[in-house]
Amino acid sequence: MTNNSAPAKLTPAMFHILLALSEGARHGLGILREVEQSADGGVKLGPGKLYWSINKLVETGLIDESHDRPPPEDDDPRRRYYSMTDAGRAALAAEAARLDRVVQQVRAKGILDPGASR
Amino acid sequence: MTNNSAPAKLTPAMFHILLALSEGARHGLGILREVEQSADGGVKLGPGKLYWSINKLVETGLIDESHDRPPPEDDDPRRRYYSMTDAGRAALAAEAARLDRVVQQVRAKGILDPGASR
DNA sequence: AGTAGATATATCCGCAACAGATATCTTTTG
DNA sequence: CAAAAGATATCTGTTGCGGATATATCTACT
Repeated sequence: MTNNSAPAKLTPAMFHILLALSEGARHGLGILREVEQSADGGVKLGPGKLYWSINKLVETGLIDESHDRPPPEDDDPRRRYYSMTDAGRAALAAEAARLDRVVQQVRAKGILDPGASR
Repeated sequence: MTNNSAPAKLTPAMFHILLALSEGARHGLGILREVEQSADGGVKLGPGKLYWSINKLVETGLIDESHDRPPPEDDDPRRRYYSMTDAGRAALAAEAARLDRVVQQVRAKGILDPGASR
């Protein structure tokens, strides 16, 4: 049983992987590209960290391997697709909320320019 | 020369230490208490991480030891006070801005409840 | 068909960061 | 004075990172 009732502490890499999966299943290198864009330089994901993090996320039940695949003409059998579980979505939301509170603190101290919330 | 023209990558612990110093100089255990509150469970700072991080921050020029101390009646000569440098303030602001952008992304995907900005 | 290059997963290794225990010294308190 | 609390500092084992390398498969090209 991959049980984990505890809040499941996320590393920044794991956080961004979850975010990359938020709009549907992706395979390893697909996640890599997605994170590349969205992470804004904050995390640089190489193959090592990628597959290591994926394993951890599977072990803790935040993602799982998804067996519905794209239509055969643009599929590649080597790929392994992953998708976020409900627990994963909850963990992502919780961590984002925490980050948001932290950013509010910085803003409240006048350190962040107020216009930064595009 | 403690030069560091590069953006100075911050660990979460370092980020929170900088935040703790944003309203003035603090000594080691003072920072510890401050972070305890503000980090919202996101970082748990023990002595090891604390002094290790402080050293790194000094080495990279983001904080420095401050020699103006509280009035002698509530001072403790064992304490070492640190304060944020301009570079430190800049690094804090930059990282907070990045986190803010990330949070915006999560919010844009409807994962974070919209009311969560306080 | 045959080769070359791109795609994909996976592992290995050394270093950075974390987590907590312990050490040492000083100040405050009983 | 002795005991406890406060403060800095270090040491040890584990986890996470960063990048190099391995291996297999698919795609494109001539």
